[in-house]
Amino acid sequence: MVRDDIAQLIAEAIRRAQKKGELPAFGLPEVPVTRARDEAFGDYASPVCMTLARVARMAPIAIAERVVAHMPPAPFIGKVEAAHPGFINITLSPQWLTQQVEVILAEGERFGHLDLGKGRSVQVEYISANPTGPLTIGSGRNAVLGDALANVLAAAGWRVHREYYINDTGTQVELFAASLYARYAQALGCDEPLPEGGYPGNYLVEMGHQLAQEYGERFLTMERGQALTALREEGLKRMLASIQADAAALGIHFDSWKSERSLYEDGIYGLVFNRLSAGGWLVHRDGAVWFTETPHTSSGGDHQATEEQQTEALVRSMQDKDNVVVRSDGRPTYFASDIAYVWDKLVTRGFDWAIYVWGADHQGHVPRMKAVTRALGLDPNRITVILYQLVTLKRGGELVRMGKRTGEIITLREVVEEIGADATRFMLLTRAAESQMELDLTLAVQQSNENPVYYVQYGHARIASIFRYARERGFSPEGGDVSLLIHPAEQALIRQMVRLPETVALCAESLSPHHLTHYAQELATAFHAFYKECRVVSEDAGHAEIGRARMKLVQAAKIVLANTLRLIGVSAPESM
RNA sequence: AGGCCCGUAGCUCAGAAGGACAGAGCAUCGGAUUUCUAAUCCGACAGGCGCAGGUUCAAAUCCUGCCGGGCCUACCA
Repeated sequence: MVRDDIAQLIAEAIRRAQKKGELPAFGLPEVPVTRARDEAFGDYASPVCMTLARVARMAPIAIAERVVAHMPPAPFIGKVEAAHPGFINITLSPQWLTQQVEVILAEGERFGHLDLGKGRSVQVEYISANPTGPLTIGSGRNAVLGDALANVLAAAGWRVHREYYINDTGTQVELFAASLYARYAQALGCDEPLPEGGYPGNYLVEMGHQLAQEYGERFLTMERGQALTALREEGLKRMLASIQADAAALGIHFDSWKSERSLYEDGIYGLVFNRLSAGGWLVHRDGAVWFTETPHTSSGGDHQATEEQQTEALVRSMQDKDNVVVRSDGRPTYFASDIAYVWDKLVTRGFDWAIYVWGADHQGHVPRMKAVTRALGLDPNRITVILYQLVTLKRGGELVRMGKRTGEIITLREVVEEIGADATRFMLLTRAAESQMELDLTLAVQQSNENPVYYVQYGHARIASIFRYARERGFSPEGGDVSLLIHPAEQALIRQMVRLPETVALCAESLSPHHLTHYAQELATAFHAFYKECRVVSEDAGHAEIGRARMKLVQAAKIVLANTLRLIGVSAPESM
């Protein structure tokens, strides 16, 4: 990537200047390179000389001048200048830029791909919403974030595995089954109340009706326990199918759907439990089994009664951090499953890295997961949790309190049907995960045609249209000479195109795919400006040569736009 | 009470891990096209980055305190 190359060149220049005695000897720091703030300063800038002023005991500008004088030549560098108060400004070579068009054409779909991951494997687990109801718009942010992140990591050279974790066991699932039973029975005219804490949502009423229609009284005639199990399985199956369809509507497809229950059936839970137990990480208290972050080794028996109050406070604070793994009634908690699951990810299946995408309401769970990973003898850095702030929903300015358990649900499907998959994805992805976002559905629907996604897609469609027009008239980019592309608008467009790789790197390294949406807009802006300024296809005499070159440019721009949109997970239409 | 996140133009948000005069979209106002899609382009208006200190040659970015908002602090998931 250009940016990294520049940093290396500057470092080399500093070493050369030192060797010549023009700069004093000092340890070389990491050289920061940023995009220049203003075009007038060139493309990239480095403030490194300002940091060096102290160790070099020289004015920053003087250092910069000497560094500039020793910059090794490189094909992509057009101009290097020292600027007050001590910046090194780098302008890309116009000719090198023009050649990038050929590079992009040659790389095609692979342009923007990197090898940061070096083929290591990463599992990205996202959505994983309880299959006790349809996906909500809240899950949508999770979905979009996780999916775009997976795309970005794949482009950055990781072997990516996408997974949905199905919570198909535990209290909530039993409640779901009981709720479904009630709705089913009600559909058949029985006076069966919804269980306490059950799911009041309308979707279960509908499912109850369907089941009543399809199966008649079959589940009523069964023994109740059996009926609950049967309905649970039937309900989960249907719920998952609906979730899968909702995800697919957003263009999301998982490599695998991992069942929580399977962690128990496959013995992973037992294995992990024994391991923790042997390590002294489990304590029994109040009839339950707790995971403790301060292990009780059998040798550590010297709990002498020191300052009593202090010890008591200490023990209490440590106990506060303990978490129940097995309830006093013998049923494991979801935390127990998660412990087995992390083992399954990192050991059984051997992913190098596991990324979880969680809503901010799960933040408290992160330290536990890190601690338990360490307790299992695994490097906690092999798991990363991405927390995103929950979406605050409004409808015409009114706050909507939402939840499957409250029954008030705005489904993802509703929103996708209303404003479309592309607009939904783009909208949910433009903001950084840690930023709270407020979504007024009324406004979102009203303004969906102002969604920036269309601006970007329009760029792609416009290029497609240029080619249709060109084809009709028998023009082709064949033999175009890209070195002619020196118009400011052409150069500006190429500059943006060339930035895709470093944008991918930025997104991958910071695990923040939202930068891509901003990049996409800047790229589209450069294209639209070019389109206005520069005619591509023309029958004018004397235009043929530049026309062919511009067709190549526009073809390359189309590739970059398409690649960017693919990473975001949005379609790149041929016409709009 | 404690913990995590956020507070940047009228609105919704970026701001590349401390750097050069603070950015975009929307909204408002004013311009542009006899030619490849006007879902376009150009321009204007508009904030000094919640407040107060501190660190630094340099702070929207780091530290402290305060204010405001969201979330969390279950033998729910």
